[in-house]
Amino acid sequence: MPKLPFSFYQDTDVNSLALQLLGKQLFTLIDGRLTGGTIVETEAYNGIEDKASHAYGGRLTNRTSIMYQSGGVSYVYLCYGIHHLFNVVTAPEGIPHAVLIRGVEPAAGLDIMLERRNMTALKPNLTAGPGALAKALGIDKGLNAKDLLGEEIWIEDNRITIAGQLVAASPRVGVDYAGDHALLPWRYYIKGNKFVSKPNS
DNA sequence: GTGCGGATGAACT
DNA sequence: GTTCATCCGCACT
Repeated sequence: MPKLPFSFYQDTDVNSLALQLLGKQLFTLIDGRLTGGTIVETEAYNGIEDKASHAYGGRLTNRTSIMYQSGGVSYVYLCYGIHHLFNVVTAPEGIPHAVLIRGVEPAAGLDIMLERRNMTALKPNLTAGPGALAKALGIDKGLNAKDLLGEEIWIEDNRITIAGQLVAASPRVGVDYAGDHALLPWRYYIKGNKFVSKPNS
């Protein structure tokens, strides 16, 4: 399947892109080992206007600078000192929008993902949740700021569009610190999919 | 230089 | 439901 083109990532509507990323396929190729899966859960982070975003208020630091790049690159950071979280940077240069990938359904390299997670059998928690899927796919800070049209981490267009009635929207997870913005329904997931991290109905 | 707390997950009670 | 692992980005002194 072809990689999603640069143009895909330039949309300034980050919620639209978070929806469009559902059903697409995320892959990594690390040390010759291919792993990947279908994106089933995302969250939109709307740049400088979004209190839950690292770039809220136009904050520009060494860490967040990647968010201001043209869409189509990775933003990986360490959360709670333990978990790496993977985001897709979107929108043209200067607009720090990003989509957090929160769940994928395994599609390639299952044995490798099990090994990375110290698991022996496929269970939903292999790749349900942003920290879990990053570990399964071998994503860490070494994959920060990578071109998503490159050879280490990329997203393929499988020509599948998830019908609107199969998608649910809900408030984002773990962003209580964002006050009123914590209530915005900017988390999207495929209803009923086992690899969605939390409530799904 | 110091201190706080986080876009989580797993193991407990 | 609660606890805790475990790091560093970031704001402030």
